[in-house]
Amino acid sequence: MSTINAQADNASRHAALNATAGCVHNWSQTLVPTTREAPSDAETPSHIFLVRAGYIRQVGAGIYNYLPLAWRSLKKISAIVREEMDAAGASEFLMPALMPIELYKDTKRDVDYGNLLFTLEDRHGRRSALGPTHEEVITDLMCGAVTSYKQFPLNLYQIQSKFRDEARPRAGLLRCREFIMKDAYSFHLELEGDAGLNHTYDKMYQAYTNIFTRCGLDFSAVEAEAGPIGGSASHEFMVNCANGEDTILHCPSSGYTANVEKAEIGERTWSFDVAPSAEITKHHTPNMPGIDLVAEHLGVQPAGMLKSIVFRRVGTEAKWVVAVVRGDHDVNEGKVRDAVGTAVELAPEAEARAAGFAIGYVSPRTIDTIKMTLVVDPDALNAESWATGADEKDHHITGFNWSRDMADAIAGGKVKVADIRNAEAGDPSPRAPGAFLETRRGIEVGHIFKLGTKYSSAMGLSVLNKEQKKQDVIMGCYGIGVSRTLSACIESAHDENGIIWPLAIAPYHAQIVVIRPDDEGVMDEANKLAAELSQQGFDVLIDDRDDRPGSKFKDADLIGIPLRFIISPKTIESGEIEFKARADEGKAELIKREDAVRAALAKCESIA
RNA sequence: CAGAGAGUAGCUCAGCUUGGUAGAGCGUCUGGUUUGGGACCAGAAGGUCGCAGGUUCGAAUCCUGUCUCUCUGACCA
Repeated sequence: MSTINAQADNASRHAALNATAGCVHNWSQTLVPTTREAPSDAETPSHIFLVRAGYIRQVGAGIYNYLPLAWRSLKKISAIVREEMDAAGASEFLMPALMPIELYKDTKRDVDYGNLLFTLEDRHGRRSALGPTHEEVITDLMCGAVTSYKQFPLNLYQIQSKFRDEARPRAGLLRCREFIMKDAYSFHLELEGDAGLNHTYDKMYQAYTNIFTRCGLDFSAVEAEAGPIGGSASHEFMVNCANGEDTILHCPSSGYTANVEKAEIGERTWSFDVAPSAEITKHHTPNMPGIDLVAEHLGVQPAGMLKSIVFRRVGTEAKWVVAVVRGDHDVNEGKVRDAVGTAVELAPEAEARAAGFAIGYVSPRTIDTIKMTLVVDPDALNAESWATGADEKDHHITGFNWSRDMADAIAGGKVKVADIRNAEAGDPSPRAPGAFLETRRGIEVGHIFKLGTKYSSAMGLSVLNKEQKKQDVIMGCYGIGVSRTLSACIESAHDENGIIWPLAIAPYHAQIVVIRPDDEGVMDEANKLAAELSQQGFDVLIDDRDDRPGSKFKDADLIGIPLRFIISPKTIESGEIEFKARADEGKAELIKREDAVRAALAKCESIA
């Protein structure tokens, strides 16, 4: 963990506190519109609490106001990101959010990104885009700004609002159309060595580990698919949380961790040579979309069926690919791509029908009538008898047997066996023989990629190297969803009463709940304590509202400030003060007034 | 994009079937009484019922169109 520039006399101060004096704010002078009820459409905890606790208000679908509390937390996350990025040798700068659409032409991302790209037209009829990421802008910038190999390596980053026209924004800040992101781009002429991509990639991996650790998050770094952004290697940083959107596979024995798109499956035994146990029988199965319905009708389990998915190779001649998996498994497009050696996409239904595929009723036997590549998952081979499509509308068959019914194709080497499905809990580990994969859920908050020369070659970013040869620049890119990190943190750290912030990214470190602020001396005492805490680097929120104690306690739980003091006429009378951590169960404890700051400092050590 | 649902007060919702000029709770404001886990009493403010057409003597309510938002799925650095 990197250190903050601490003053000499505060060398032991907790890293989550300010190095210099913290701020003191009064609740009555800021905007924290808490509500008793959440909007009815809020369903996930982070969405409910962000709204109820007065952090965000919705403006449109996937577009939110960040109110003062949220903005303070976002700034703290950003500050940690900046410190770690700077410490890792990256330089902050800022690109525009708005850019001419032409920038996306060379890389074809205006098409590849599709409707996800926000576009608009200005008064002159020019089309522009709101940046979803900035590979093109920075590559274009580098084309003109970097002239010599001696300027590499470079790593530049920005923190900025990003725009994606998500088909379905959801869950508050978790999936927005406008969101805050840190994106970094690195440039190299080689992979290895101190100046190479791999070195920077490793530094970013470490910086991300530092960032999410300092944010107080429970997270995993997982191997990931590069996706449409392209590139050769990538890792995702996922906040572990039970209701996360993404599935992670984990091998407890080897520590192998990958997301479901990437996760490999260990060795599985399989054979074509299984004696048939039944004749092929045709069944009429009309109006049964989905494996489950057909299986039920045929009286078999989904695991007793074969699922045949028709893909089309992207941009080549021999175009059809049929991927066969067991009925209860899901085909993994990336693995199919790797198995057949070219990019594939789900075949458009109309075209596949025109080519002779009985979509919805396709079986491996289609290979007898249509020229195609057949890829089969090992788990789709071993049974004596399978139920599958009849290659004819509204019909399925039972009794299919690979060795008997596909003998010619197998003998001709036309049946390729490969791991082409999503891994599941219980699958053999790819790294530790005898071990089995487990699943977890997570929310992606960071992603690092080795891009290679995808963008530089498409946009002509090249320089003369030492040997005076023109060379495409090798790139990496590194993203962090700043606003998503805020909500992911709440997803994993809350109780039924509200948010429980880690010290490092809480909007304030400490809150002083003032009971009877109108009573003589109580506010004075609160201000005095706030000043003392502030001197020690605490950011302090004083709840000075003239409200009943019950409401103030409820609101305090809701907004989730880590440390809480309670001052009332009673505590002043006895020379004491009440103190508790938000994460602690039960009531606050009474401590001596003069011990207040010391108690707060000590608590920082135990909770953060 | 497919399927489903919802737009009435700051928030949660009722009213719509069976048309007659709009309600409750919470919140807000005033006064009073209160003050340790979302108090109480009295009073007040606040809505051209998403928008546009249509039917009708009369539309929140019926019809048509349209916009917006949400959920499930597909999609997704």
